[in-house]
Amino acid sequence: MSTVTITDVAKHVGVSVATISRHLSGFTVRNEEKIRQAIIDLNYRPSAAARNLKSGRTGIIAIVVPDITNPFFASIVEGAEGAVGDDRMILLVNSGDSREREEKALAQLFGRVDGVIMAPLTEDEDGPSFFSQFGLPIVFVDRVTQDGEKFSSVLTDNSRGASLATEHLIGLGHKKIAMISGPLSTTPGKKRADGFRASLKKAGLAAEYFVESDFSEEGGYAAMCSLLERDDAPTAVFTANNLMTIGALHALRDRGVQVPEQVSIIGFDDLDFAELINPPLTVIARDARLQGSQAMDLMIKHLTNGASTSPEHSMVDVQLIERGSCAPPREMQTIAFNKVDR
Amino acid sequence: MSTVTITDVAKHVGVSVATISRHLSGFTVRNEEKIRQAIIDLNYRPSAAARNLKSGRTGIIAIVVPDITNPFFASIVEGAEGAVGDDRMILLVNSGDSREREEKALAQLFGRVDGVIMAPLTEDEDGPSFFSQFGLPIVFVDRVTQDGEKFSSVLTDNSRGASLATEHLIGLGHKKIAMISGPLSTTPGKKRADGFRASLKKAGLAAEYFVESDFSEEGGYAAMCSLLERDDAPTAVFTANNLMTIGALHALRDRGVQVPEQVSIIGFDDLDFAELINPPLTVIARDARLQGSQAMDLMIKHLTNGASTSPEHSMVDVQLIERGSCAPPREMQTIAFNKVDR
DNA sequence: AGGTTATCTGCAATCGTTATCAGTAACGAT
DNA sequence: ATCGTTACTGATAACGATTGCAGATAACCT
Repeated sequence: MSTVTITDVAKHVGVSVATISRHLSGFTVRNEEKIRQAIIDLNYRPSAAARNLKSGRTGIIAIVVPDITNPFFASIVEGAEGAVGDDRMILLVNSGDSREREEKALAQLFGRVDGVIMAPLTEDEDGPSFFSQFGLPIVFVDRVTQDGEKFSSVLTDNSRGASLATEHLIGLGHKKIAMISGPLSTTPGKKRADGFRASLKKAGLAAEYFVESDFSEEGGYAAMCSLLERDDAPTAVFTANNLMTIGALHALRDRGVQVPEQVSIIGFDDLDFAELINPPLTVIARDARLQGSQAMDLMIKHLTNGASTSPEHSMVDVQLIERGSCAPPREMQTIAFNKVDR
Repeated sequence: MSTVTITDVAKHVGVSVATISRHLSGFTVRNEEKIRQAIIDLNYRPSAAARNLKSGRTGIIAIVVPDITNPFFASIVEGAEGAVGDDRMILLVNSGDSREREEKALAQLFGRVDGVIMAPLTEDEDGPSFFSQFGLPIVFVDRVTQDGEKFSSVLTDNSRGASLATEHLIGLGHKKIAMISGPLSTTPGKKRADGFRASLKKAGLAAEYFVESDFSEEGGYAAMCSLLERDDAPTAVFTANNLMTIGALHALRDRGVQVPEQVSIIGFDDLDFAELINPPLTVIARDARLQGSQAMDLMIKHLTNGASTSPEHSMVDVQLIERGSCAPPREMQTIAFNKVDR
């Protein structure tokens, strides 16, 4: 079908291709009306490939996330979508959990996109050179950028979020506090674990119930099971991301464990349906959509202002949202019930 | 940085560009080792744009969905991701809810992608010509293709799914059954409403409680509220998609309505956390991931076999998953409780 | 009318790659 | 020595658009 080129249009109208091209770029030319009509008649559509080759730009921005079915990342993408504007599009890449795939994706992306928004799982072990080698503008989401790197980023204070969660549990009187952690090889995994450990230490508690898992629902399920099988099970759990929270809740449900009577649970990252769960889920929340749109804003700013632009870093807030999944530990509950008036 | 072209590599090695190109395409050439080294030394990466221009192919497949934060569509994307293979990538487009944006997206996509997998919201009112005009291979998800069109599709039997849900409620003894419907201007919206109406009619019931909404959580919330405000409120509700189900549940919770004691609810499309909700949610489910991967398989088949391939249609199953959100209506519950042995 | 702008035009080079074509060298068979 | 075959190579013309340049036309002024 449509293998109509600018040359065909030019011939049809009886002018040179240059004229058509100029018309397309918004200059005023003599036969405006005729050209417009010819374009419609022939169903001409400019070749994106040819334009890319000439201009060196594609109008496409890539977003690399570990897992699109994670509502958090879906919201990031949605936020970015909202900020991308009419003249650019989004290329989505699921990187899975491997640095290898991330690397491969970046290589494949080169030349196909003008920039990359990236929520990388793994910290940059190879130093600044790794990401720079592609010569692509990058905006990082949720990743600590190192000195010497020249990439913008939109950060969350992961360690503070973890501390908020941990301190909330400590404040309720828990001593046996578990964490179902993400992989420590990943930045968010590490930071959240750090925050957890720091808060426990500050309170004089040992990080005895620490299980490293993989940010997946299945992982959360297995980790929760292993915690429940202990002789001396924890009375509270902090799960390091939303999918593991769901998994842990499933495990608790399957074992018939009462939440929060027997075990309190608090998760990192909110869920749309957190209020619908029984009991409503207490979480550490941040505005994912905002993070996505800020990342896109930074990217567009960078692209329009040219490579000279210096990197910027923004930080989105984390906050504790108390619902109903955390309560004082069993032995303290009478005390607590005395405090509130019913 | 990297503005290294094949010419630079050729000069560096001392051969012609043709030789480098041949090496890149996998032919055996004389100075293999030298070339390999030069490519690394110069950090050469072939220009995707130039290749696109020459070959007319981009290695990119677009997926157009109405809303990526809808877990159903996220799963479609995930399924497609899994089936896309190493030599192609996915371009994601959020079409929102407007035909206009869909159209615009399709136009923008032309030339940038080799094909489009599309979960369109609106039926094709303009006849077969609309989608064909772009000359792009398209695979439809969840859309009835008309005679004369030559596009493959992966379908769900929406109307049967709606019937399953409705009949389940009827079977429990409900007479006052409501539906919170999607927009009737959309294919899935229409089909599900049809199924609902057909089943009611078959049972001799009038479709008295029918609210048209918009497939969003907010829409579901508002619709549920309007139903509850009626003098003669329904005893059961069928919500036409997962987001509206969540919204309706929020509304019920906010009004303090007991589920399923006062109102039964069944939703179209399953949710990861359906079991965690109180009560566990009864739903009509289908395998979204499978739908996504099948769509991608069809697309790849079409692309590799050439345009000659005749369109194929596959159908994925819908099934009722009973959990706990549906029960007999109030006045019948004693009877029901007598039937089961406790 | 002549001169000076202001506007518009076509030619041709260019972007980086691949396909075609004609050619060279090496080798064994005749 | 000649021929055919095999295995590689380089020059060059595409792919479809944009753009600098110089030339053409029209418009405007004195």
